[in-house]
Amino acid sequence: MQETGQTPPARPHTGRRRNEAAHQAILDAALHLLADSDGTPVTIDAIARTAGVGKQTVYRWWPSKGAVLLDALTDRADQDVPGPDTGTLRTDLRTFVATTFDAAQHSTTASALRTVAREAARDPHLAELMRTFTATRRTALRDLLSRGRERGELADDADLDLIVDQVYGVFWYRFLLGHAPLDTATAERLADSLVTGNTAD
Amino acid sequence: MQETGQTPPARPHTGRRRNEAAHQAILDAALHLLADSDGTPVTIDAIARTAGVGKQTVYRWWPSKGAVLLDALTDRADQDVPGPDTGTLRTDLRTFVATTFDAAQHSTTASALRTVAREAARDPHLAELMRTFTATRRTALRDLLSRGRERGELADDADLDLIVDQVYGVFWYRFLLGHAPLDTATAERLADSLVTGNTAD
Amino acid sequence: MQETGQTPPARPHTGRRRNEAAHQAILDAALHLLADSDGTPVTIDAIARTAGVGKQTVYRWWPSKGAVLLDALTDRADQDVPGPDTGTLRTDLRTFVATTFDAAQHSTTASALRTVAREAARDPHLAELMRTFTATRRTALRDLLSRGRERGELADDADLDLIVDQVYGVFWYRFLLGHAPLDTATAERLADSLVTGNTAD
Amino acid sequence: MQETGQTPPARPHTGRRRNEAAHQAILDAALHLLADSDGTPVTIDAIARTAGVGKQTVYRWWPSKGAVLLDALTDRADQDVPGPDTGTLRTDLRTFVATTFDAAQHSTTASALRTVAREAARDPHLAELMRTFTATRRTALRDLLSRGRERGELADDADLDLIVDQVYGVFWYRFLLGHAPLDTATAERLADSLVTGNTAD
DNA sequence: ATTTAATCGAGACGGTACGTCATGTCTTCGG
DNA sequence: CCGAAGACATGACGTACCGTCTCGATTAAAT
Repeated sequence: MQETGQTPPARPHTGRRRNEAAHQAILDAALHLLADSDGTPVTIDAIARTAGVGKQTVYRWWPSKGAVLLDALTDRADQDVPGPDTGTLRTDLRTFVATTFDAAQHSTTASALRTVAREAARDPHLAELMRTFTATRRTALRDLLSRGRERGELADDADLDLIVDQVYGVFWYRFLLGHAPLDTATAERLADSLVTGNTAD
Repeated sequence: MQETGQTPPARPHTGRRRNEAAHQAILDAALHLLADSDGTPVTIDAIARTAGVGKQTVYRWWPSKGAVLLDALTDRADQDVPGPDTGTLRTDLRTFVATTFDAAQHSTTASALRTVAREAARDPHLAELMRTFTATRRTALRDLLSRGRERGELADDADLDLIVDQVYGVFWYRFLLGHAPLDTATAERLADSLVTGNTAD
Repeated sequence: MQETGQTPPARPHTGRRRNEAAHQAILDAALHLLADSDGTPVTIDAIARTAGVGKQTVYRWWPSKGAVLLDALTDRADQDVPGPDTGTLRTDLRTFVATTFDAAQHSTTASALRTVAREAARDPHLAELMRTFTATRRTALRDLLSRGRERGELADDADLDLIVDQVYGVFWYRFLLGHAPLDTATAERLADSLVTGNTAD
Repeated sequence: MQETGQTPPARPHTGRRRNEAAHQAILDAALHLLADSDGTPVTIDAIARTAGVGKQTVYRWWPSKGAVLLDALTDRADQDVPGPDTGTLRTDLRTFVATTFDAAQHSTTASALRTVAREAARDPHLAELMRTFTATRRTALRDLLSRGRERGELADDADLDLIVDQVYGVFWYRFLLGHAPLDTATAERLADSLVTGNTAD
C-alpha cells in the first residue's frame, strides 16, 4: 500500500516504439468491460481508465470504439475455422452448426460478442468490421456446402447463400434475442432440414 | 401499443386529459425523423422540437426514446396479420414470406424499422417492446405452419419454432446487413426449402 | 401533524363561492414551507401540494408566487406598528429599534421573512410588495423621528430618510447576512448613536 | 479571486493545462451578460454560448453559476481599497463613503453587481463568496475608523462594527431598492451623522 | 553524446444529447 | 363558477461521452 490508491500502472514507457503492454492492457480492459457489460454501452473513457491509459493512446491505434471492441474479441478468438470435411454433407453441416452454436453457449466471450453486435447496430464502422469478421466463417460454411453440392448432395440450383443466411440468421436471431436455445439438438435439426430441403429431387 | 394495459385508477381521473393532438404530433414527428434518418440516431429533442411539444410531454407518456419510435412505427402499421389460408402449406408459406419480405422492401417504414431495430440493440426496454411487437407476426406464422402439420404437410416432429426462426432469422439478418436481397424469388426459394426440408418423408 | 399532504383534504368544495378553507390552507402551507426552507426556494407546486390544492387555485387568487409568500407572512404578522410615543426621542427610538430587531430574533417567521426577502431579490413583483409591506414600518419610524425633530431633539436639517435607512439598512444587512447580532444592546447603541453620534463626549 | 488558494497538487500536473483564453472568454461573457441583463437572470448556457465554450468547461472551473458571476465582477474590479488617511476622521469617512456610493452610481459594473447580489440571495455558495468579496472593503473601513478612535475622534467604546454596518447597510439597502439616492451629499451627511449624530447643534 | 521524434499518462477542450425540474397557462371534471 | 388534478410549452439545469487537442515526461533511434 505504498501508492496513493490510484496505483499508477507499473508498465514502463517504451519511448518511440509502440508500447505493447499498453496495447494489451487496452484489449484486456475492453474485453473485461464487454463481458461485464449487461447491455450498458461500453465507453472509451471507461476502457482507457480501466486500462490505466490515456484516451489518445486508444484513438492512436484504433479508428473507432467499435474497432477496439472487435479487436478485443478477435484477439482471443480462435480465428481459423477449418470447416469439417468428412465427405458427407449432413455430417459436416451438423458439426459446423453445432460448433457455431456451441461457441456462443458457454464461452466467456459470448457476452462480449453480444455487446459488440449491439454496438455494431449503431456504429457503421464497427458494422463493417463485423462484416469482415464474420466473412471468414461464412466462407467456410459456403465452401462446405459447395463441396456437398459437387458431390451431388445438394440440388444444382440450391441457393447456397440462402442456406448460409439461414444458419447465421437463426444463430444471430436466437443469440441476440435469447428466446430459444442454441443447443446441439437444435443445430442438428437445423442442419438436417437444410440438407433435406435442398436435396436434388 | 401505447396503452400497456395498466389498471386505470379507481378514481375516474380528474385533471386535464391527454392532448391527443400532441400525442399524434409526437408520433408524426418521430416517424418523419425515423424515415429521414440516414443512420443518424433520432433524438428526443429533435422529436419534441419537430412536434412543437415540450420534452416533458414526451417523457410523460413514453418511458424511453425507443418506446416512442416503436409506437410511431406500430401506430401506422397494419397490426392484424391474418396469415393466408389456402389449404396448401407451400402456397401459404410462400405468400407469408413474400409478404414479409416485401413489406421491408419499398415501404417508407423500412428505414424507420431499421432505426428502431438498431435502437433496440442498445435499449433493453425497447428490445422488450420489439419482442411483443414481433410476437404477433411470429404467432401468425406458427399457426400457419401448425395448420400445415395437421394436414400432414409437415412431419409430426417438425420443429415449428425453428422454422419460424429460420424465416425471421433470414429476414432480419438480410434486412439489417443488406448484403443480399429480400425479393420474392428468395422468399419462394426459402419457403420451398422449408417445406421440403420438414416434410414427413 | 394531521395533514401530510398525501391524504386528500377533508375540506369540502364550496361551489361558486371562494373557499376560505382552501385560502387558509395555502397560506398555512406557504408559511410552513417558508419556515422550513433553508435557503431552498419554495415552489408553487410544493405549496399547492402541501395545501392539497390545485395550482390554479393559487394563481387565481395571487398574482405571483411572491405575493403568496408575503401574504402568508403578513397574515399572521402584527400589522399595526403603533410607534412608541413617550415624549423623548431617544427612548422612543430605542424601543422602536429594539422591537424591530427583536421581532427578527426569536419569531418563527424570521426564517420565512428571510426566504421572502431572498425571493424578492429575484421577483420584481414581490419586491414591490415588500416595498409596500415595509412602508408601514418606515412611515411609523419616520413619524417618530419627525415628532422628535419638532420637539427640538433633532437638528432642523436632519435627514430623516437617511436615519430611517440607517436603521433598516443595518437591520436587513445583519438579518440577511447574519454576521453580527441584532440584540437589544446593539439596538440601543444604534439608537443612541443616531441621536448623539459616536464622538467622544 | 478565481484561485481559492487550495493547495496545488504535489504532482507537477500532467495533462493539458487550463486554457487561459477560455477562462477569460467566460469571464468576459459573464460580465457582458451581467451588464446587459435587466433583471433577467443570466444562464450558464448563455455564458457558455457567448464565450464560445462548452458548458462543461464552465462547470469544471466554477462550482456554481454565482461563482462565475462574482469572479467576472472581481476580475476587473479594483481590488485594493486603500482607505484614505488624511489624519481627520470626518474627512476620511466622507471620502470613503462618497467613493463607495459613487462606485455604484455610474460604473457599468453597477448593473452587474446588482445581478450578482440578487443571485447571492438564492445561492448560498455565492453568498459566501460575496462575504469574502466585501470583507476587504469592510476591513478597510474598520481600519479607518480604528485610526480615528485612536486619535480620540471617536468614543473609546464606540461600536466600530455597528458603524461599518450602518455605512454598508445604507449602501446595499438603497443600492438594491433604489428608493433613495446614493449621491455625494448623502454620503457626507451619513459620514457626519456617524461622527457627530443628528442632535441639534 | 546529443539531438530528435514518437509514445505515454493525463486531462482540458467544444460539442451534443440526455433526463429532471419549475414556471405559469390551460383544460377537464365533480360539486 | 369554484376547486382538484394534472397536462401542456418553455427553457435552464447539471451530467455523460464523444473525439480532438495539448501538455510534460520518457525513451529509442538518428545524428
